[in-house]
Amino acid sequence: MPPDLTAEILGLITEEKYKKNHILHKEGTTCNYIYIVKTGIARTFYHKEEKDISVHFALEGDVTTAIDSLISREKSRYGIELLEDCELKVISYRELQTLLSKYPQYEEYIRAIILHSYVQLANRVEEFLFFNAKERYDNLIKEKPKLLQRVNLGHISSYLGITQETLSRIRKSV
Amino acid sequence: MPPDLTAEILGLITEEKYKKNHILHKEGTTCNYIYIVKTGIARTFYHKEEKDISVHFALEGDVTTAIDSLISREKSRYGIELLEDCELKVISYRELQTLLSKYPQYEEYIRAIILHSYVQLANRVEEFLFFNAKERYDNLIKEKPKLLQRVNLGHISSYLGITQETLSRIRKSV
DNA sequence: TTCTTTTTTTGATATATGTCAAAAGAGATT
DNA sequence: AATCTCTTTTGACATATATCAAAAAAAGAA
Repeated sequence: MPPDLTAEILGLITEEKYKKNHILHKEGTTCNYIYIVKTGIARTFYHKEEKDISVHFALEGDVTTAIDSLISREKSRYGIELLEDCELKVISYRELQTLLSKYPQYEEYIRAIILHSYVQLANRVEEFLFFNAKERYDNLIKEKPKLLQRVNLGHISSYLGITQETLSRIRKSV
Repeated sequence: MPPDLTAEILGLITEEKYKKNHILHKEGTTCNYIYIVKTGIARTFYHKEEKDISVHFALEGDVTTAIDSLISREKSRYGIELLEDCELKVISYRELQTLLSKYPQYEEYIRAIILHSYVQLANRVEEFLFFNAKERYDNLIKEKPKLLQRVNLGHISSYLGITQETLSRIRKSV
């Protein structure tokens, strides 16, 4: 972030606490906030054909938001729920944008955020093209080693695109 | 696009013709152009582990560019080659941006383009989560019915994440 | 046309993953 | 401790897809 803006931006950030199972963002609504997880886990998901599909897990230090809505300013297909009690830092996207639009460097920071999401998604496609279930699992725990102890298998298997039974067998075989 | 800008934007567009096998954009270089295919086919691909992976096919009327580089302004992991002789409309991203940045509405149009790429990619992840090879194939030919007659199986199978043999069998079974 | 190269198809077999049903385990509640 | 609920594991079997090798077909070049 532009150093001269740091103080102003910090002023926009609030801290909030929520209990496990709290819905941070409701599916089908417009998202106006960016969240940074201080403690706990937030899970981004959506529904399709009765199934609940996990698309992202935000652990300590991770940023989360309904990215599609943040870009489009329209309703999101994603929901975000807390899997543990959480402490979050929250920033209003609207206020952030108002602040940043005063400054010419604004554009590149927003862009970097969007690019990051894009690259992440491209990597996810690549995972399906190149790796089998076991390898995708290994990649996931390498990236987020604590995930497995803290999130149930059903959530993780939907993220990996496999059944819970297969995930259970993979995990055992390690 | 903002209607009042149309004339100015049209002034930036040039028409170019290239032969089959021409490299429109070289892997690992920064991309400065957006292409619209008038006739022919352009294939976006990248290399991984010796393999050539197709990520996008642009047919008549489709837009193509090395999207990662366009967002980041850095070198792209993608290359774009022509699978047939092509007539293209070409616009310099730099010039477009200079023009658009004079106008306040600028932001939302650029954003819409980026969002579109993002949503496309999210759909592609979803394809792997929900659909088997046959279904992914059906979705592809529904979207681009002429693709199969014009692009060889190897390119299409790498896009679908299956082997060429499997694609051949799927196609036969229809 | 004929020859050569590239692409597509076919067959046999192996492996990965899904499905369904049931059992085992863990945590919460009484 | 006993019960209830939710999650995870296990087993048997079915299906999808990969792999390797070879044949057939199509496309391009001479």
